[in-house]
Amino acid sequence: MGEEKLNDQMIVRRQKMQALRDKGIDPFGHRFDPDHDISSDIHTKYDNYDGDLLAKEGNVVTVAGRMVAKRGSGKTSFADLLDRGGKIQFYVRQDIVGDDDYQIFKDSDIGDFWGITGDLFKTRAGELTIRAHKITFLTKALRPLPDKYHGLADPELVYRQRYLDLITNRDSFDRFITRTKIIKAIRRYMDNNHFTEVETPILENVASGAEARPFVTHHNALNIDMYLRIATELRLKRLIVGGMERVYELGRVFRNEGMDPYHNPEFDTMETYAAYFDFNDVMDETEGIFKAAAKVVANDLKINYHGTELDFGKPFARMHMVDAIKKYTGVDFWQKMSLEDARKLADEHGVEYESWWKVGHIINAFFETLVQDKLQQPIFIYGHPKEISPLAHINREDHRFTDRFELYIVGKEYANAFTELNDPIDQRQRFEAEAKEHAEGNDEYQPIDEDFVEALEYGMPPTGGLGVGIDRLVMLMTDAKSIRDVLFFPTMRPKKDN
RNA sequence: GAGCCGUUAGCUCAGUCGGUAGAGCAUCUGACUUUUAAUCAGAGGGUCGAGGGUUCGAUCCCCUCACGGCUCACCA
Repeated sequence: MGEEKLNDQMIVRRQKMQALRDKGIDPFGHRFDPDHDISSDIHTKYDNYDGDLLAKEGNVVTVAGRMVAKRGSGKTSFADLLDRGGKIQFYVRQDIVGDDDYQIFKDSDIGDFWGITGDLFKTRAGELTIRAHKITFLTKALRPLPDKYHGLADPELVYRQRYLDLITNRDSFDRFITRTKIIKAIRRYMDNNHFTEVETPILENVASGAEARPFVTHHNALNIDMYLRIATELRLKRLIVGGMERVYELGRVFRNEGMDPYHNPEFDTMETYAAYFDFNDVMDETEGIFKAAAKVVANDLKINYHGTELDFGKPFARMHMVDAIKKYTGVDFWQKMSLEDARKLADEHGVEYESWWKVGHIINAFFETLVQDKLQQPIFIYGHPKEISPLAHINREDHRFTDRFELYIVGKEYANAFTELNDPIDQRQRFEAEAKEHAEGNDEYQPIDEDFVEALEYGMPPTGGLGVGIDRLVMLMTDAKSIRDVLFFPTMRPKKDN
């Protein structure tokens, strides 16, 4: 930015700042002690009082916040003070605060911070209001706030200057508060189920555990390139080998891929691993997590997402992927079939496929293109083909499929889980098959993590694992249109001077 | 990465079939001792995203670029 160009309003505010200094008032003031609660507590306590009772009790409160609206009329003024609890109106009279302080108030701008002490009363319109006895100037705002009525609307400014969005758009402010509450509720659920929260490296030598391109960075002292993690999976499984039995990590991962309303290069996942669980146990666990998150927003666990009512109160449906395909398309992949058979079916149903795909890839494509969008209410789809599930345990009855599931809601995936593969020899073969796929054209593959295979060779107990996209879960629960609306500072191109 | 759309005052938006721009809020001056998108009277504020082209003349038409949004493709 550099030296800014001052517009008329910025010049006036700087002059007012100097005028305050000339009066011995620090325009960027000091500690203030709101001895009372925040505005929302005052509303909770006194909104139901009638005017007479308030007058009789003469309750005195002290609050601090940003003045976001000002309605002056001669020798009295009303204004709105914004703190983290919301807004509360205050009332300043020249005959109460005195000529000097009243003039300072008249000269103050929307955006300035004030400390207010006064008694509570109700206006004619019935609004709970603080009649100021003492006003304390706390901080000058040198720039004007966005339009008080429309708020900040330009999406670019909303994301780049989130602080302005938070000041003027209360829905946005509240959504971020809800985000934190949801994450706390999820942690509480995991803790109550005897999972240990852990932290594993973000800087990795091998970016594995998912199929995604990593961000590359450089460590100077070691003179090696390192990768930002794309998943926490293989680290957490090592902790299962180490005997921690139930672990989870909720944190940031990074994927060097495109951006759109559902993808940001950095985002939060929660992965959980529990020894001796199979994927059915993990379904129960997942259901508990989503119910706990929904409870934060709605006591009856009914969530409205873009006009669709989602009921998280009922038990979530559970359906095999092949059955789901059969239900929605009539195609039966339970039958033994060759690659040629599968390709023929794909051609008949307009499902596109790559030359290197096996039958399992085509089954998955059927699901993704013809079934997925139709799944509105929470449903677990399980039994993914082995070819697309390199870290999942093979199903005992049918070796074409794995003990894996994904949770689908409003046509989108919200969780991915499986009974973990703990056979190191099988694991190595699957890594090698992935590497071969890469050579054949799949450019997102998992590099062979030798150290992880070695860990498995020491023995990992049967384990159920789960991954949840936290941002998408928050979007769902807060009816957000874009992932950028649940991230304070979504990734943006740097703004160049033009 | 491709297609479509957007960028005008601090903010939210109009507008000019090509003749260098308006409103509301905000700001400034004045009035007003219960307002609440306060009201009333007056005033100031813009290299119309950047660069180039066509033209007597471009904020408007054309080209390039920057940033953003949406859709599609890939991914969670």
